[in-house]
Amino acid sequence: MASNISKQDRNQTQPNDSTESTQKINYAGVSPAVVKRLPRYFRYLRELLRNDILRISSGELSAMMNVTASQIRQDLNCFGGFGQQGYGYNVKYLLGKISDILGVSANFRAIIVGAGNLGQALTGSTMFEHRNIDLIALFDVSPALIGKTVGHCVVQSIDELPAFAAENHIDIAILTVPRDVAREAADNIASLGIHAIWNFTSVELSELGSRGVLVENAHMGDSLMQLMYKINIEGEDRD
Amino acid sequence: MASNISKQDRNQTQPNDSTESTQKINYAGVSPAVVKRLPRYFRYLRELLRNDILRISSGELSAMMNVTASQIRQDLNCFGGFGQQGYGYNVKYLLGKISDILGVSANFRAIIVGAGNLGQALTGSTMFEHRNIDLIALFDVSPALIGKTVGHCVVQSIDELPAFAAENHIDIAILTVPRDVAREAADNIASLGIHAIWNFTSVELSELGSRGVLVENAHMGDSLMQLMYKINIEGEDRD
DNA sequence: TAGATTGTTAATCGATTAACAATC
DNA sequence: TAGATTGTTAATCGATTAACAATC
Repeated sequence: MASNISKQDRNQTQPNDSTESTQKINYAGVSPAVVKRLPRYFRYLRELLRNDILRISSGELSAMMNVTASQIRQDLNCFGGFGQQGYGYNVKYLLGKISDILGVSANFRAIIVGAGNLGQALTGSTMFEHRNIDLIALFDVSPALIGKTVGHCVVQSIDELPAFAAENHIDIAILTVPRDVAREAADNIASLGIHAIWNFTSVELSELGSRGVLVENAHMGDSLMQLMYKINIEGEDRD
Repeated sequence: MASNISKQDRNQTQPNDSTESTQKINYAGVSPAVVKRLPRYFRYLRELLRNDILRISSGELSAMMNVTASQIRQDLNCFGGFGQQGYGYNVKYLLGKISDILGVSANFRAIIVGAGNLGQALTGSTMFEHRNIDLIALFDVSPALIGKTVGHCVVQSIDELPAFAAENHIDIAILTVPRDVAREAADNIASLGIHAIWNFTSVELSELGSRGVLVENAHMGDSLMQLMYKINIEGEDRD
């Protein structure tokens, strides 16, 4: 039927769909530099879709993101051929692929350990729903917080965590406790068989790697210091 | 007098103190890769000092930090010779130097724009005093928040910001508003002559660079996604 | 078909590591 | 002085960019 397929529609037939399913990707072989850029692609593609832009070329995206078109094509090709020669990339399709790669489709379940200011602030953020993460519980030691409703969870006593972990699969523990109890809390989390910690404390937890726990540090202070450095050198640098 | 100077004391005489003051460092020439690692040195050195360790060699530090000793020496040497052959580095002195480089000694003054959950949580954090940053005011639009005491500040109406900025020097504006008002708020901040924004929104503000505003993104979601990626590939990767 | 833009290889660039002479 | 460890140069490695043939 449809003989004059417009470029806008052409992309409904997805590129390389035949080879994709057969060709296994070596994710571990993807360079850390590439992985670090993926969330940024995710953000930009989501923004494009918000603005109803359905198609984009590496050249256009490169102008938006201030990176080279070459890098974009190279990066995406680590995971498969998501584009189409002469056409570019279908935004919706590409966003879907990147979402898959980043585990957005995996429907992870997370808990927050430490329901203080930061824990509560995170609970209120849209970050988790945007990434298909279910925030299923909050834990704290403070009697003043236990029982309090935060978002659509009720803060539970940390003593209930072992039983809770036994009954519920937890993919990610978000660690937002004070630094002096951070290591102890992290140890407990690891003992319960939770395999990933998103660490907001300034305590180094990388040693948990040997126990099979993935640790990702939020280290907001490091980001702040990068900014401080830039402010600082503006004055000092005179060449 | 003191003829048998112990190694512990020897470092009181600081290395290269003569050349240091004369030799100008080209901060802009320091590679971004090095700059990104500085906050991590800051953290480790602070921790060493906490544990009363006054002296460290690049070899020891390398074992702690899981980087090569070569990289540590190379990184530090971008800013000057902070060590002493045959001895290593004086922790206190080195921490001081890195603090200077990172602007910890510059006594920056910051405000928070957006006194919601995240803004309030940040106010409560020790991050700022640890870095000698004075948090001098919080602003918000919400009548429910204006007048509320958070930390040792009272939330002010955003309408008062222009007058406040005219009377007080502000080094950093911390942007913790909802995404739909982020660009507008950032524009206002820039118009007031504030030269640095620490951006917690997912909105891209890099275009403010052309107006002389330094923007550093906290992008917590990107950190979360790195973790999600790692969890995700653990299952998928079979080579 | 002609035009556009990808996927991919080869060339360049920058960052990391190794090695060692300088020196405390 | 001998031992240790830095500062620094040279070698290696990895990441980015340029170029272009493949192809939609």
